[in-house]
Amino acid sequence: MSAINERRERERAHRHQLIVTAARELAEAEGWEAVTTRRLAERVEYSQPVLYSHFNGKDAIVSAVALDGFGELAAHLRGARQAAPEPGQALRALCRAYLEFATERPALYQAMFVMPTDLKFASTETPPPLRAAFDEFVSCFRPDNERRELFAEVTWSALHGMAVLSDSGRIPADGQEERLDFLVTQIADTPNGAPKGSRATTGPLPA
Amino acid sequence: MSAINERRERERAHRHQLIVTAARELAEAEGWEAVTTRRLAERVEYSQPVLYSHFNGKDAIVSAVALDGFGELAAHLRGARQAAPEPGQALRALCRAYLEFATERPALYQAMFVMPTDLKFASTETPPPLRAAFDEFVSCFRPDNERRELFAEVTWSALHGMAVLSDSGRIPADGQEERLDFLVTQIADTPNGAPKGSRATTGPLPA
DNA sequence: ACAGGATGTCTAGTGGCGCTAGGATGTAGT
DNA sequence: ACTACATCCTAGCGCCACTAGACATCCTGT
Repeated sequence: MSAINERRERERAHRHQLIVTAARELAEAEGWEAVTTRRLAERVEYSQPVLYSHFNGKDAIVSAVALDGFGELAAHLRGARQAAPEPGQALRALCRAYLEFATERPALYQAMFVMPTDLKFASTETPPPLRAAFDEFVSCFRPDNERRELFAEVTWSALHGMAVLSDSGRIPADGQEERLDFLVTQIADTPNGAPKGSRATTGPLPA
Repeated sequence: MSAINERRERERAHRHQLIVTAARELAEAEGWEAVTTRRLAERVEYSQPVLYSHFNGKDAIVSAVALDGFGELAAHLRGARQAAPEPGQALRALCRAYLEFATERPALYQAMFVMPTDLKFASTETPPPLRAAFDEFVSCFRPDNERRELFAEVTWSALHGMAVLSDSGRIPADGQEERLDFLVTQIADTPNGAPKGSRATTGPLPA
């Protein structure tokens, strides 16, 4: 009984992941509008109702894909930050990596940031991968800066705006590099043009 | 013949606007997911095919609503800029007005910036109201700054990111004021912490 | 004045969507 | 062997965006 149920549990978990990756692949190949419960069911070779025995609805499937995406984004950002030549370049490397992620996996990015999901942001129920991704931004600012979370939010917002407006053709796609440069320069610089030595509480991590 | 056709043309234009405002009101009252061709047709007291004799499809209706929105946004931004106490405060006033617009008319904002539309951005076919709204941002930077369009794009992107992430609950809604303050401070300040007197080519319009 | 044609509008439908009820099928425990 | 249960599928619901073709209405030329 126990062993049998364990096997069932394993099979169930396996099928769960099968659905999630199928949805993701379909979305990345043809866009989310092509991801219908019918096509998804056909792709995993089950009927539609089994999808609903695993997820509450289509939104929940999108949320699961998004959660996977946050794990990958966090890893991608961490890699970029650690590969930065010096700590002072961490923010720039991170921002570049973020935009890279958004443009190379547009469907995944959409699931994470523009489609409606069940995921809880900025709360105690926030899933760890999501929090980890956000913390990568936070860690680009000095630990003694008590406004670093705010700084991270603004940086993230700006990057998101650039990513999404460029993806939908609302700003030209080919100016991203210059925009990125300008943004990082402005964010990294401490307010009110204080000299370099006095950026103790607000500036980015020093070299 | 001519007079009759003119009357028909007027009636047609009138009905066109009727559809657009009905769509907008419905969206603002119940969200865009409630705007279906059936409900819209019922609301304007015509059958569905009439909608299709005016617009190529639902996207075209959304685009028409968005276009209206750009006109209002441009006016709103211009008003805020002109009401700013001094030119140095124009950017801040503009940004605040932008976020105000986005939070107070979320459905309209969505039509303009997140839903797929037929509108052409940043091209020769860009509708004037759209261009006018963008130019409000551009005009916050010195005319002799040849990168002012780029600056405007980044500012706009950042505000858009803040608006949309806060609207979807991905960043806390109640930190907007502080984020706005930080963003404006960083954008207004010239790169590399140059002293105030030397911001000739990149900084905002001086007081 | 009136027939013929153009114009405009509606009824009724198509195929696809997310989602679900209820029955068939196979497995587990007594 | 038989009951009880879990699993899965067929079939269908009400909705969607969108369209074909019938019908009515109005304008025009004789």
